[in-house]
Amino acid sequence: MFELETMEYGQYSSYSAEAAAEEEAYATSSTSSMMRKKKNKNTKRFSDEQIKSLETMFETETRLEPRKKLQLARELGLQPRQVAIWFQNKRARWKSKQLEREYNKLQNSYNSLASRFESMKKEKQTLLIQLQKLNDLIQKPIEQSQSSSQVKEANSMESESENGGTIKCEAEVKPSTSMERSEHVLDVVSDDDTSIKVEYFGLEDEHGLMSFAEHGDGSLTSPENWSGFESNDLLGQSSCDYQWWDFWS
DNA sequence: GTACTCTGACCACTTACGTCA
DNA sequence: TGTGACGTAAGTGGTCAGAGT
Repeated sequence: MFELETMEYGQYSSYSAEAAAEEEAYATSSTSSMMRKKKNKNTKRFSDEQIKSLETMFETETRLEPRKKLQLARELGLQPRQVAIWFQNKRARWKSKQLEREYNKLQNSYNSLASRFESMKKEKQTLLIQLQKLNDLIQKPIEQSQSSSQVKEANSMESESENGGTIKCEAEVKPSTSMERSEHVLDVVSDDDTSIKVEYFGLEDEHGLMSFAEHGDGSLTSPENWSGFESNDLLGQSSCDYQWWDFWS
């Protein structure tokens, strides 16, 4: 607004000589006692009526045309210069209030964002804990299956050596997929773990959760391993409409 | 057409004073 | 009654745009 107004600096220059002369003449005939030296400012506040008129005029235009300034000065019994100064001060006050309003607005929006950020942080923490629990649950059966398959392997090796055969072990010939391995793992879970299977493993492995969790070194809690993981899909619900990564951009 | 000066309006900052709790 | 905070009229210095030379 004020940037545009700066462009208008010289727009009333055609009035200037006339207005200045009129202003000068008017100044000598009116309240010249108000214009004193700097050290002895005999400042007098304008009356409520004067302020009201000035305010009304300011509402319609923040910059006064010279003719209107003279007219208003006459009406209010003030010097044109006083009217000009009043408008000048008024613009400054208005601008500073405007800045204050904008500052408050920005502060409010910052506060709201900050609180959203905090709640998302908490949600993230909760999800991490849940994920860690899942990881632990998955790790236990894997360890158990590994120990049992080692026993089987040992047995088959023994029989192979006995037969002098060249048959390779199954794992070597056909690497199992993560899903297959998961099913294999599920073969050895206890009855108690079956309920866990329904609750947790009932989810399809579309999102790579099983293979993701297979690392079993706790590294899934590090941010770089989160790229292919969507918390919404894992839990099937989310309390927020926005995406968590919005906060990291 | 260009460079310079003058003038008036404006703004940001400051000062001085009146008012009020 | 004295005083400090606050609001505001007015002063100051710098910038800009338009007019005249």
